[in-house]
Amino acid sequence: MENDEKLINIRNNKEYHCPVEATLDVIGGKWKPLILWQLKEVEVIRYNKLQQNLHGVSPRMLTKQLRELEEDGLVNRKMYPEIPPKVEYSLTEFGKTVAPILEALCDWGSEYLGRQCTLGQEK
Amino acid sequence: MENDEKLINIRNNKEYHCPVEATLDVIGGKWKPLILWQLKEVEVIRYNKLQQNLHGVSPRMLTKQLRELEEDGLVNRKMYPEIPPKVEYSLTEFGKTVAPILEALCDWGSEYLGRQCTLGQEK
DNA sequence: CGCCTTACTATACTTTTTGTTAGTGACTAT
DNA sequence: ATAGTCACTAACAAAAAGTATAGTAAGGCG
Repeated sequence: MENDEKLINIRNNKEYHCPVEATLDVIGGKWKPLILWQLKEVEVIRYNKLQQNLHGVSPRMLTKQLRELEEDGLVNRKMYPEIPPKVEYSLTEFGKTVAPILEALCDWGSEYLGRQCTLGQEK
Repeated sequence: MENDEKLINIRNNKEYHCPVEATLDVIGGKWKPLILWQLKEVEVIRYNKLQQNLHGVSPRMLTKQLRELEEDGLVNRKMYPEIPPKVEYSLTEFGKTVAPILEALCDWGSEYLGRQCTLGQEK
């Protein structure tokens, strides 16, 4: 690429060649957009509930993705010192900034691939 | 999920649980958003040039992703019966509908992860 | 006492995805 | 005759993702 300026992720100093690539490094992956979407919809959710809503992601994968999102500052993890344990996940303020991406993903999926479906806002 | 309606991809009859998932099935993957972004920027591009601009995707991956995008109706492949061969890729009208997603990815990357960079619009 | 609960972790394994390298066909330029 | 061009394929290797199952801590409940 002739015009190949550098793009630096200010949060971890990684280098990219274009902003799209940088974004994908943070919210790419099979489950992350789904997790973020879920958190955006329900605001606060517990681990087991989240797992159910992602129709059966394994605990191994879910934990891994959540940890990475936490590290990247998109997700809050709040644990209550109770028994049995209680842990709540939610978006950070920074995490909320990805909303436009999630909405674009949702809109396109609804409009071009099938028919609308409303997400489970239980209770 | 209590409210678990079905979403069907009208192009291949696959079933999903939410529109975001459906979208990811089409434009997810390590290289697809980058390919689509590139095509959106330059409109028409040849194979080798595309490979360079994606700074070193392997031919195997590039071909695979292009084929899938073609199958899903997002990308045109036009080959000229010349020697050496010449093949041009571009977005279909349907492919152009993903622009809002790509822009959202780009905007977020620019705004939250580093500083703007302009893509190589050579010549 | 023994079972239930939640949010995981650990281990082992299989499958899928991604990457590396070399090579091909057919013509053109040297 | 040899090297170069382009757009790929083929064969293989490595990495990531996914599956299955078991286990843990520590208190509540019957």
